[in-house]
Amino acid sequence: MKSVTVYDIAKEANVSVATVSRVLNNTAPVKASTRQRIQNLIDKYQFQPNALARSLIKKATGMIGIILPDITNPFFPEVLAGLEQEARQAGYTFFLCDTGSSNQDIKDQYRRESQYLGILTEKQVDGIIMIGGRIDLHHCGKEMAKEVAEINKRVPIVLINGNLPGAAFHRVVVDEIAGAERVTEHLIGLGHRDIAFIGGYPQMSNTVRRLEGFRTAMERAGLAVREEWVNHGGFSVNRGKELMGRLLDREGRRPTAVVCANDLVGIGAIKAAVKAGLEVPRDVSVTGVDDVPMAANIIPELTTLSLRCVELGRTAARVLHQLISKSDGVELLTTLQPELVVRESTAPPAK
Amino acid sequence: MKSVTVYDIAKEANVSVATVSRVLNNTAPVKASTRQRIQNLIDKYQFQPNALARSLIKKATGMIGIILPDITNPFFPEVLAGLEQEARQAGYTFFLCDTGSSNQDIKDQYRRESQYLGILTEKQVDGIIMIGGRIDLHHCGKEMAKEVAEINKRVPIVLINGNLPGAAFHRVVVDEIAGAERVTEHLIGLGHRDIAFIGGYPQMSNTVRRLEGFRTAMERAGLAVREEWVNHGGFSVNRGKELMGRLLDREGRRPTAVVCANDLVGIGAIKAAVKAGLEVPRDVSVTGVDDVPMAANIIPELTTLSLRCVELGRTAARVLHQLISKSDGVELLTTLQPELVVRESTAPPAK
DNA sequence: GTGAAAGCGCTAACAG
DNA sequence: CTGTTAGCGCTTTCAC
Repeated sequence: MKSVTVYDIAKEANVSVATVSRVLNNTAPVKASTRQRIQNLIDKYQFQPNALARSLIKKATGMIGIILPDITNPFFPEVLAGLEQEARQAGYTFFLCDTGSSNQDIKDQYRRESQYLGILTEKQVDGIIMIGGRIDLHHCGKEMAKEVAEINKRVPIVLINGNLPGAAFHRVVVDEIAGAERVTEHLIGLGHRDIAFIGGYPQMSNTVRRLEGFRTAMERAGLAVREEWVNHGGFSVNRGKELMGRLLDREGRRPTAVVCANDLVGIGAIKAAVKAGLEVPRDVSVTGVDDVPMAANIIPELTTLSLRCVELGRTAARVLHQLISKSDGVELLTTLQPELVVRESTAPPAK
Repeated sequence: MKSVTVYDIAKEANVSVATVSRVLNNTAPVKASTRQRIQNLIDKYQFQPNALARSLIKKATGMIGIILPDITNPFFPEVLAGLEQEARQAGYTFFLCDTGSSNQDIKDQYRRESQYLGILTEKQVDGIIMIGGRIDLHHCGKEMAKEVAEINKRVPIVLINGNLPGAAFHRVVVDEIAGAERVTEHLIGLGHRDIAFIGGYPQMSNTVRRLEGFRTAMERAGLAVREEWVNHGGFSVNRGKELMGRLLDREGRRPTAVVCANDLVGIGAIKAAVKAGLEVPRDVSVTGVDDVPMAANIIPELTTLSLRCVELGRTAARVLHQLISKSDGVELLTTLQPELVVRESTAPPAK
């Protein structure tokens, strides 16, 4: 089972390993006949150079690591697809590091992020992309932030839609504040005045941004935000159901439109509304954020803010690639504009 | 920017690199005071041993590669989550190789599979998991199969829910034939006699198996399969819409129930039915296969065959781990039983 | 307990 | 054009 090496090839071809290396890498001219002889041997043994040895010398592995909280959340596969598309043609391979937020203690998640950060650097990845997890914290602990900053000195890191205090990181973000404004304005434009906001976590910066955009738009239109209509609790379909259910159970006036922190919550909200005997959008309008594929598949199709996930991934990959290849003038911050996608879940309020 | 090595640590600690290595790996007793001195230096410099160099010697990398066709299809993240959970605690890291079937020529996909297979072996992964792509072909070309067999001699491969001719591979599969029978029987038990089957590709083995189970159950119940009600075309929501639309547009009798090749097609079918003014399940029952999260979120919630994706992933990881650690007696074939999940999209036919 | 030295498989000067 | 020779950073005998 001993695998063949450049030495085996060299010996059988009656050349030195250097020459074999030369044909392998096209790094210097080799006589056609010699090259052919070597190539034949390579084919014969299906020889594949050991990338470990190669990387050990070259100090580049062509591997990049991506740390994300939950591959099961459809948002992440979308940006992953973008990353992959872009990175593949640049010759990178991906380490997928899922910190499995969905089924565990939050503390474990951060612990696992640290762990992966360590593994990735040991494995000498050329770069790291982080999305979700600690970088989404509105107030990330100094320790956790510093750890990342420290690693960033040795290997380039790009943060997607997040940030960390205490140091400057390369980041690719979507302007969610402006996006949330647009969503809210769409609703206001439709004639809604009683608008609720549900989902997300107050300690997460994405939630803070989305809520800020919501408030700004409401204020600009001279509408009051009813604080009892602003409820957080998570980003899942189930949380959406609960939050919407609670909104509907309340005494007194009901909102005619609900801005949800993301699509999953939006979907949950629709389910809850339907279960309560309401019709969307006739009785209540619902919006999401992300524009995951599911958003277009739900009935009614969800009006949402497209975070342009795929584009986000591609951009991050591009920035990271620049960093790795030490191009200069790489922007610290790259901002993408989200896009309002109007579908079927929003309409003017009844009467 | 030069990174610190065992030599740097050794020099500063006044010991040899061997001793440093010993404390790093706990591979031999080291005097407590010496160990402490070294450990302090390690902490001081945040020294991390270079995994490339280590793997070069150890001939094990702790990396496993997973080749899949489209991370964007919710089925795959689910099994990935299972893989990850199981593999993480065994100390593996994942290479994610998405061959991007969703937006390209099928030929390109297979080419990319080959490419990734090559990259993974060069990078000396300890094992490879394949799911989707060529291993789902009902009749896979000899060349493409042989390529995988060849690699399998050098590094262990586990196929999930697929197979390849010409050699014996370690596989983890779900009994889809029995599963499709169960789904069909559920419908028949509800009183349906006019049942259609839509979705999938006739050249893919999963489609063949699901259709076979469908036919078996129909036959056993003495029901005829109307061939004009068996239509293939893909696994996406859009194909489901189209196929269902075509079924509904047909002259004459309409099916009262539709067995879909997977959940996405099922969701598309529901959309088409609703668009055509029908109500599900009152006017037509719809079933899926996979049990992706979305299946439970659609309205009405989709009755489906759970392929137990997460469990599938875990099992595959376990088998691969056994293979890597050269346990003997590893079963060539591991079969999981799928599970019928009855939700809201099926009901007795309207009189 | 600890050190010296020989590699793991490859690339990259440096000579010729 | 091609061969020789150092390493890349680490682990691992084999001595002491």
